[in-house]
Amino acid sequence: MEPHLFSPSDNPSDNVTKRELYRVAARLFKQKGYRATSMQDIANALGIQKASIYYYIRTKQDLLTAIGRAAMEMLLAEGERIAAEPLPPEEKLREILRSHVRLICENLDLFTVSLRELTPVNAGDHWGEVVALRDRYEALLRGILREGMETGAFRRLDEKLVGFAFLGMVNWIIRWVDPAGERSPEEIASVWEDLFLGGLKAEGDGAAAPSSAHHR
Amino acid sequence: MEPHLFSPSDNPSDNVTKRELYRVAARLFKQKGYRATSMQDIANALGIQKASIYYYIRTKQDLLTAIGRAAMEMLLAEGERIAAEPLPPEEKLREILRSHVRLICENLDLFTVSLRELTPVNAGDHWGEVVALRDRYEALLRGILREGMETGAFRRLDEKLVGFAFLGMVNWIIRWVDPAGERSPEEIASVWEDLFLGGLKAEGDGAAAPSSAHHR
DNA sequence: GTCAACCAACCAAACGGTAGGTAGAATTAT
DNA sequence: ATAATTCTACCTACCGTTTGGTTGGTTGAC
Repeated sequence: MEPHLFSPSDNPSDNVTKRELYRVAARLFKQKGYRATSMQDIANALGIQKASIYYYIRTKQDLLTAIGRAAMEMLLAEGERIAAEPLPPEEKLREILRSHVRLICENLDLFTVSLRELTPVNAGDHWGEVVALRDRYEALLRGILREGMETGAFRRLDEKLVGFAFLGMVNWIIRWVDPAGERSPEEIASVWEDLFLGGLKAEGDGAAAPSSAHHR
Repeated sequence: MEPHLFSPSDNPSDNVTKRELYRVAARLFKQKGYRATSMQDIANALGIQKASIYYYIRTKQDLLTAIGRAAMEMLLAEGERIAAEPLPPEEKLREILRSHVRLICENLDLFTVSLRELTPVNAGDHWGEVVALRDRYEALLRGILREGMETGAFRRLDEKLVGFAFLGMVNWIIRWVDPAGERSPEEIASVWEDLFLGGLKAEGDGAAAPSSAHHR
């Protein structure tokens, strides 16, 4: 596997400018949109010539999809870690919610680009890989929902629709969150735990208020 | 007020081609994105010359924002109608949920463009109006949530965060719904009523009251 | 003979990408 | 030790194409 492009790597051979390129591109793609951002814009922001960018990447599309893939892989790595833990489904869901919210808030440019700009047209040939990653995450989420419904922890509702509600609620963050705002990822996740897990929890299962801290 | 661009008008003076133009533009903007859709593409789809489009509109931006405004105004009209009805907050919320889901499903192109392509950069000078409409709808929704929390029908949770969860869940439809799919707007809304209103409902308000009911 | 509805031809600007080159550090050959 | 070579990290200059938008008409119905 390649060294990750968005976390500072210890590998000295992996260039600083390249990581800067991806960071700056993500910021501009978020601000202006993928199509409206020219390679010249990116070059200007980096203080280099446009042609120099092509020393690091092959095409503009590759730049976009690399950014998108990075976001998806973060999500998936956390998701798979949590799914593998020996926890009851409601705790897994809670953890997924927390990690998803936190990842978006802490990598806002990355996720905004990934969710808004990474469309079939913009991704071109790479769209297949993108969809594959997304599908793995959705399957993982639905697996937890199904588990909860089978063990009786959750009410029996349409898995897909509940999953989409979850993803919509969480991914919508990019539309309103203020990176300098007072709401921390923890606060956001905490309210939504009450709301979402509350709505999902089977009625009369003992614990009334799904606020926080109980058995694990 | 102008005759509405997306519902067949009885006004014979308002041209068919103009409505076709908006319909086709919305479809193409959804498929390829605003920037990637050229005026030539639209002209080709209409079977007329590119220059003829400029008989109906002034700029490409105007075309986009007119589409976006139409979507927002639908939402707002329904919202204001419901908010004015003499209903308890949970019924108002249920109605808003139903109408929002239905409007999106029945005007998928319109709402997809409005939610994905109508960005500050793309809308340019018109962005202000767009934001104003959006804010009115959000205020309306939060008003209902606040009302419910004050009357004790809903649990006391952060209004804004609950509102964003609602909007995220619902608006995310454009990302997964299949217009020819088997899930009707009614089915979707019905599951989400259970989920969302279930999570929001104050505990021990009659239905399936657990004995240990307490709240914070 | 007016006017709504359309058209062909054009334009300046901007676009992604390429060709071909260079300074200097690092590596290898002698 | 030094000369020859290769490699990294850029650069200037340019190309073909596409873009939103304009100009100056034409056509057919009333």
